[in-house]
Amino acid sequence: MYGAIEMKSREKYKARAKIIKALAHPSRLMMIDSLSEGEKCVCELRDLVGSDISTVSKHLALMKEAGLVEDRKAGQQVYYKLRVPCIMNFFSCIEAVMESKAREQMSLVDK
Amino acid sequence: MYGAIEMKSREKYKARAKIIKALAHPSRLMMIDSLSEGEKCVCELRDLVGSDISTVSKHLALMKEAGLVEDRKAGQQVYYKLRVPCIMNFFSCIEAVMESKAREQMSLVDK
DNA sequence: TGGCCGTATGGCAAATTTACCAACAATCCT
DNA sequence: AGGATTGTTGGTAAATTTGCCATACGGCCA
Repeated sequence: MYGAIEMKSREKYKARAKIIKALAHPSRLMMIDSLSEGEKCVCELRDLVGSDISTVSKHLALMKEAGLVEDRKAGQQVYYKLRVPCIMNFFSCIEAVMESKAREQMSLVDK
Repeated sequence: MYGAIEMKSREKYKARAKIIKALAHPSRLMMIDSLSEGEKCVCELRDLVGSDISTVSKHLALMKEAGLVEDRKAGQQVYYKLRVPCIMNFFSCIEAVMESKAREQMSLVDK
């Protein structure tokens, strides 16, 4: 019985990790930041990150698969938007980590 | 001038991505969850995740380098603890993404 | 209909990540 | 000092991720 619970727990963390991985790339973070302003078409996002459009498309597919974004086709274009706005709360904490790290570096210099 | 700003922005996202990557692994998420209860020694974390201790040590080194955790040596043991508690806020949003995704799946079935 | 435009997908090479084993370092205990 | 315990580091093979090219697909317009 314990094995089953253990397994379940491991699966839970794996599922969480998948979502976090979908955030863990500079281009994808850039796109998410941009999408927080509202939906954008693929070509706009390509201009933003400056990669090949096939690369951008794959980043978006990955985020969609993770549940971070959803898409909507309109004519020849595909628009993407954020699915769960709370994602944006991440960034303030990330900044806090960076500041905390910076202060640590400072204190090492001061010694 | 624009080039410099662009560069800076890219660096910023890269720095953020590094921190998020440090979270993006099932074992590391498991450890962070555990560390939210208080500091733990490496051997406790190894028992938790069930990997070789060298593997666990490397996961911890990576999280330390990212600024997520800090360590403290006491006798033969090394204790790790969370550096920035707000990390725990991540999880509620991650759950929200998972629920949102689940509801989407449901609605597809219903059709 | 034929051709263009905006995206997606298959394929592949390069880069990165991960996990284990071995070897080493530091601390404790006898 | 010698041995046991706890962690870290180097090395390496396997797995995963990334990015581009070429190609395919679907909608629009002449």
